[in-house]
Amino acid sequence: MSRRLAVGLHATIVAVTGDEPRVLTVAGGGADAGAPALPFGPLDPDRHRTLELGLRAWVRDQTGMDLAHVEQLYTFGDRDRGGAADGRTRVIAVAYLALVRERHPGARHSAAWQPVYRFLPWEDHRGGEPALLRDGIRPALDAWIAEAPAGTARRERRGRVDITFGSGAAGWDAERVLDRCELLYEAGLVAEARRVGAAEAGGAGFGAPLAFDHRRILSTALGRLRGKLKYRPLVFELLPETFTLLQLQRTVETLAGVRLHKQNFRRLVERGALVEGTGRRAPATGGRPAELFRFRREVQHERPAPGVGLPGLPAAGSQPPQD
Amino acid sequence: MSRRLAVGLHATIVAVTGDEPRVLTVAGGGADAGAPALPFGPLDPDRHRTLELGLRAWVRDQTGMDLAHVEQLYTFGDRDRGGAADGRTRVIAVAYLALVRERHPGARHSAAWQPVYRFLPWEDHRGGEPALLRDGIRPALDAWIAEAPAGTARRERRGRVDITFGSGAAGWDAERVLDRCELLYEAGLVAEARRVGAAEAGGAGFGAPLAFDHRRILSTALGRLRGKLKYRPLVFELLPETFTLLQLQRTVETLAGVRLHKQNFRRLVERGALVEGTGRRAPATGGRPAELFRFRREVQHERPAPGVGLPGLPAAGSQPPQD
DNA sequence: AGGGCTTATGCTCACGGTTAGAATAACGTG
DNA sequence: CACGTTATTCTAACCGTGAGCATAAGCCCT
Repeated sequence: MSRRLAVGLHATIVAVTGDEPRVLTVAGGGADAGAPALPFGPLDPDRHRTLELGLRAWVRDQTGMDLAHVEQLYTFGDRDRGGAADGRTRVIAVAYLALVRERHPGARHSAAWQPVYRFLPWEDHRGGEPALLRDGIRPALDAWIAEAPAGTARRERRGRVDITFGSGAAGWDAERVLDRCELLYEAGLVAEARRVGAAEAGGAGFGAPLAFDHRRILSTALGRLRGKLKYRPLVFELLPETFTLLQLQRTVETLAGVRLHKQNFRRLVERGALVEGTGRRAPATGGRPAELFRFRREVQHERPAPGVGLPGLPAAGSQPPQD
Repeated sequence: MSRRLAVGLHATIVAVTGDEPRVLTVAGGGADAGAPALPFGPLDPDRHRTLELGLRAWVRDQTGMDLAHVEQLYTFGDRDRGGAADGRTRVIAVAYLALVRERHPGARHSAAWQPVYRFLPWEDHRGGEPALLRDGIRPALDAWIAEAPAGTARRERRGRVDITFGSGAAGWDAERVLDRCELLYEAGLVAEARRVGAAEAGGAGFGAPLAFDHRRILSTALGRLRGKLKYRPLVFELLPETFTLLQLQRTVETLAGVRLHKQNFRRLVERGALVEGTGRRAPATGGRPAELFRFRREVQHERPAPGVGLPGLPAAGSQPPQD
C-alpha cells in the first residue's frame, strides 16, 4: 500500500517584547493533544506559486499577520516525525523562520505568544548559567554518560556533551541550539523523548512540552537567528522605527541569550554605521535620557555583511585590509 | 483539477581532483534536453525512512557510490522550477550536498564528473579576477543597470551588483555564490534565463548550461561549502588519508576560489591542531620534500568550531580570552 | 540648591590574532 | 657545487576586541 505525500509549511514566528523572545503557538492537534504547536499549513500545489508565498498566505489567513522577514530553515522528513492525521500520509515539513515587529496578538484561532525560553530554558544565559542547567540538566547528562559502557562509547558521549554544552575547556557556544536539542532528545531528557528510562524516572523532561518535532524546528530557528544576527541586520525587523542603543542591545541579548559589554556593543554598532541618531531623546527612565536611533537601511547596499557583532566572533563585517 | 505532489531528492556530489572541484552530472532529461543535470531521485514514502537515507539509497543504486559527508542544503518549490515529467505533478526539490573522497567514475548510467567552474566560471578567482568577469559579465551587468529607469530603481540595481560582485568599496565575498547566480538569472545572463532580450542579443549566456534550476542548486552547494570550510573540517572528506600541507591548501583554494597566503595558512592549520605529522615525507616534486600529515579527528571533540581559516574572517575557532 | 542615584556616552590600554614578507632549510639538477 | 624549487621558521606592523575608567545628564530626595 503506497502512502500519499504531503508537504507542510511550518512557521516559527518570532517577536521580542519586554526583554523576552516570543514565539507564536497554536493549540496542538495530533497525538500529543495537550501540547502547543508551531502553526503550520499544507502546501496547496495549485494555489501557491512558491513555498514562501504559500506560507505567507495561510499565516495571513489564520492570524491576520503580515510577515516581514521570512527565511527557510530546514526540511524535516523522518517517517516518525509525526504531523500526519492518518497513518496513510507521509508529511514532509518545510520549516520557516519569520520575524514580526509588533506583537500582533493574532486574535482569531488559538494563537498565543509564548516565551521561547519556556521551551528551551537551558538556552538563556543572560543571568549566568541557568540553575536548571547546573542542577538539573548537567547531572542528568552525566548520568547518561555513565550509562554507556566504559570505553569509546562513553568517551564519545562525554565529548559530545562537552562540545555542545560547553562543559570542558570550550565555552558556551550560543549557536549550537539544535545540537543541544538533539542531544537532550537522545538522552531522553525532553518532554517528547520516546525513551522510557529517564522520562519515567525523572518526570516529564526539561522544557515545556511542544507537539510533534516542533522543538527541533524551534531550536533550528533560534540557532539560525543567533548565527545570522552577526552578519545580517535582522534585529531591526524586531524593533520599532526608532529605539535607543540599550533597547537594541537588549533585543540582541535576548535572542543571543548572553549579556554583552555595553560600551563595546555601542562602538561596534556605531562604527559599523548600522544606525544613525535622530537628535530626539527617549523619555528618561531614571537616568540620563538616551538618544533615539534609526536603522540605516543603506548599509545593506554598502557593506557585504553588516551585523551587530557578538562575543567570541569578531563582527563579520570586519574587512581585511583592502589592498 | 488538483495536482499531485512529489518530492525529489537532489544530490550535488562534489570531489576535488587535480586542483579542480568537480561535480557529478547525468544526462539531463526534461525540457532542456541537451543540458546535463544534477542526479536526483524521487522520495519513496514507503521505503525511505528519512530523506537522507533515501538520497543515499538511490545514489548507491545509480552510481555505486557511498557518500561520506551528506548535508541538506535547501528546498526548492517554485511552481515554474521545472523537474516534472508531466504538467500534473508539482515537484518539490530537497537539495543535498555530498562530499566524496575518491573520484569514483560512476561507471553505470550517464554519470560524469564535470568541473564546477564550467557552470560558474565567474566564481574562480584563483588567478585573479577572471577575464570573463571583467570583460564579459561586468559590462553586461552595467548594461543591465543602465536599462533601469534612472533614480531609485537604477541605484537599487547598482547597489546589488556592488555588493554581490564586489564592485564598489567592498571586496569579493566568496560565499555569495547564490546571490550572484540569482542576479545573473534576473539580468538574463545565464543559459537558462527565460528573459528574451539579453539571451537573444548576447547569445546563450555565461556558464555551461545546466538543466532545470540546477545551477541554483549548485550555487547553493558551493556557497555553503565555502562558508562551512571556515568552521568545519570538511576539506578532509575530500583528501586522501595523508596529504601534504600544500595539498590541503590547494584543495581549500580550489573550493574557495581564492589564493591563500602559504605561511599563514600553515600557521592556522597547525595552531588549530587540525592535523598531525606522520614523520613520513611525500615524494619530492622538484623542491624540498614535504611532510605528510593526517587529519586529527579528535579536534571535533575538542574545539567548538574547527575550520581551516579563510581570509577576511578570523578562524572561527578563535576563542575570546577565557577569563 | 545640592548630594546621591541611575543611565548614557566618550576614551584609553593591553592583548592576541592577522597580514605580509624576510630568512633559512632541504631536496633535485645541470 | 651553484641554482631553482618547495618547505618551514620567524618577525614586525597593524587592527579589532575585551575591559574598565571617567565624564555627562537626567531624576529624586532632603
